Amino acid sequence: MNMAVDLPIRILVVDDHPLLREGVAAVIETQADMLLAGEATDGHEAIEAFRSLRPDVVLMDLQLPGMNGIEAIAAIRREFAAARIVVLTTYRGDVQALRAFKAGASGYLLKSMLRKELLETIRCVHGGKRRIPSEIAAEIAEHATDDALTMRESEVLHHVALGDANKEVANDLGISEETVKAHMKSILSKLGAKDRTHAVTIALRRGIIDS
Amino acid sequence: MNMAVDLPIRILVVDDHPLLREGVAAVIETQADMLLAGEATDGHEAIEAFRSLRPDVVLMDLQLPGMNGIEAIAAIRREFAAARIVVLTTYRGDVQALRAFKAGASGYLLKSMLRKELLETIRCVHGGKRRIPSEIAAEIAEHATDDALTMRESEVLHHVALGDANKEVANDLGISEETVKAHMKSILSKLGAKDRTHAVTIALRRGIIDS
DNA sequence: CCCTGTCTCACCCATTCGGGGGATGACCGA
DNA sequence: TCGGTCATCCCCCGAATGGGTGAGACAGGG
Repeated sequence: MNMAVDLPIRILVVDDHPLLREGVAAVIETQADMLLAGEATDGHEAIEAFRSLRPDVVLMDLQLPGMNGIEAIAAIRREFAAARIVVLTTYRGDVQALRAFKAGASGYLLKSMLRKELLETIRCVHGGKRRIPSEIAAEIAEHATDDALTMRESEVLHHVALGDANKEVANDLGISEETVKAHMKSILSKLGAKDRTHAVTIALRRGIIDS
Repeated sequence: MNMAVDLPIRILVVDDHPLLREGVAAVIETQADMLLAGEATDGHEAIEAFRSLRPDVVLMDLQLPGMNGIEAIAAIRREFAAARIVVLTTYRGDVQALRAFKAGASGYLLKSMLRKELLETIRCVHGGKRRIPSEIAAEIAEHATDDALTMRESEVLHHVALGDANKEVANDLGISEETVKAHMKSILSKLGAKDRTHAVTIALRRGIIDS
């Protein structure tokens, strides 16, 4: 065990908020065993940066302009299966967290967490382990039993959120109104919503559909 | 004019994200004419901190646990009419911005903005001027023509977002169902929404209602 | 003092929604 | 091959919704 010559952990920060990047950088720079390898502001940049920098750990926001953070995680992991990626986001609901792990994330951090947790998570993930805050784990567990919406159901709900009546959704999707109603029944049941409006509120909160 | 002995601008940062606070602090510390006076994580702390520290400029997030950022701004300005407060938030819609200015904010910054703009805004506001990014100004202007929802209408819409039917809203607010329907008509008209569900989507996007 | 906006309430009526049934074919993993 | 899920479609029917129109009370500003 050559603990004596530990190389610093090289970190890539992906976030579209320069101020937050500066904050993370400032925290990282106080640590002897960490090094800011680079920064990126969107998914495409993140992938390119990973290719050229090969960081040990990536801190990735999920709300990115252009390419989604989840897609970026999946893309990086497809190319570099050993990549360690930590999600670093403001609270955006549980579905996002679940998706991030399915895409290959190793950790999940909320921006409201303390620097101590940030550093612990980076070291933990760099060591090959996964790390999930208990709040997030609880939420994932809570909604893992609930059935997730199918692709079609999400699509229907997205149209409904924009004010389309069942008939209009049916036209847009090229299906029967009766089918849309069937989907709606399923959506209301799965989300435990009282009506379509409530369903949209829940879905927006959980990140199932985007504004 | 004693420009020779400029005192540094003392800054109070109010945000519930420690990492962002560190970022702002790191940026401020690079400036010779600025000084981090203190930090607060919610509205109450912000008010107390202002009383004891009397900073020259406050950077205030609007999404705060407990007391709202807008309320905190109003409270501080009630007590210290000369307080210079800059809103520093992620994009949360235009209504928030308008409310912030009405509450007494002197500047509005998005977290996605660059450090250069942060510093310019701090200096500008400290000098007694207002500073509003053109994007924000345009959005405010755009929706200033639209009628804003009244307090009662927002209240109704909030209940509707949670899945309450008109009858339930009526019971909760102690008014007639017919009145709720009248409010709904007004809401749909003002927001240009196709139905109640659309109205909720628009209102959430614009920050008219929360959650 | 009048006018405007807000909040309140009422009635009519066509359309939409949501809950209850049931059914078919396709696909996929056991 | 069997069972499950998904997506599609159909029926009935009571309740909710949204548009139209009207109107009284009350506060505030010009």
